[in-house]
Amino acid sequence: MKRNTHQQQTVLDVLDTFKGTHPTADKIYEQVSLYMPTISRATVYRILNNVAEEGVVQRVHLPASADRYDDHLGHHYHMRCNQCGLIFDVAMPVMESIYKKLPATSEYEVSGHDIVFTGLCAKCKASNKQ
Amino acid sequence: MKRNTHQQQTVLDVLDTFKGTHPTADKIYEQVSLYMPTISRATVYRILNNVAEEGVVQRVHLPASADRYDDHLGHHYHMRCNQCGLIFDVAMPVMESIYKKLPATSEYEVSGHDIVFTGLCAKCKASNKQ
DNA sequence: ATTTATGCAAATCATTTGCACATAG
DNA sequence: CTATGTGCAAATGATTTGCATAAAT
Repeated sequence: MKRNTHQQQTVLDVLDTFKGTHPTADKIYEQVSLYMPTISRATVYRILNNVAEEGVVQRVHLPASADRYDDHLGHHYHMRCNQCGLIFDVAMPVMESIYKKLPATSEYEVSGHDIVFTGLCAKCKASNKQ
Repeated sequence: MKRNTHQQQTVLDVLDTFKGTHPTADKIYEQVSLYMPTISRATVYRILNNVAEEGVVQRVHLPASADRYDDHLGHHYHMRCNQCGLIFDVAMPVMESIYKKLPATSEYEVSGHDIVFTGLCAKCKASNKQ
């Protein structure tokens, strides 16, 4: 059975402070190290894998960059700002019916999809207008 | 100005034999090496970057695996079979209007998106029924 | 002749893994 | 106790890069 270790608890606690910010494993590691200087990067990666496996957080793969961890578990997508690199949530209810819109003759079977939008976040779009 | 080297031509030729198969850079390198055993992996990667830059092929980022090169330049998406790993094209005309379906109040600006579907390819789906 | 391209090896970046040791239950 | 978790360092996989040399124009 799984054990309740000090490092696990610290990672969970730190994860909590990152709510909504889509941190990378390394960002989390950095922060955890402040509280627990002896923790190893491997342990943080392992714990993050575990909590993602358990469904506590969602691991988000981004094209051509490090994975992120997202505490928002609902059905949504992600967008990366081309200018500042911000990763943020995009609510896309229309996407929920995406499977139904696949050609009816499909012989294959879609069970999931990874989507990442790129463009400009609100801040960058606004700053460009000035 | 760009030069017309033997290695570039060989990569282009090999790329041609891979039409529709979404090869990784390494698969291409392997094949090219058969014709040109002294070519270096770095050169193949560099040439592929160049041709993708020029729009001759499309570089496709997949979540948690190596990039692919796709000679199909039209508007389409990709799907990976969970069972056999096959990467194949998915025509999704409905997706072309995806930007219009973003919330009208969006303050951000979408200029592109990366999407990869996962599930079962036709072959694997069929083989599961037996 | 000059400049771009190549080969090699090393570097990088994100992440995982083997293994001996620590520790939670 | 004893199995699971951790730390470390090394391994991995994909890709890029610095640099001296080769080759295309």
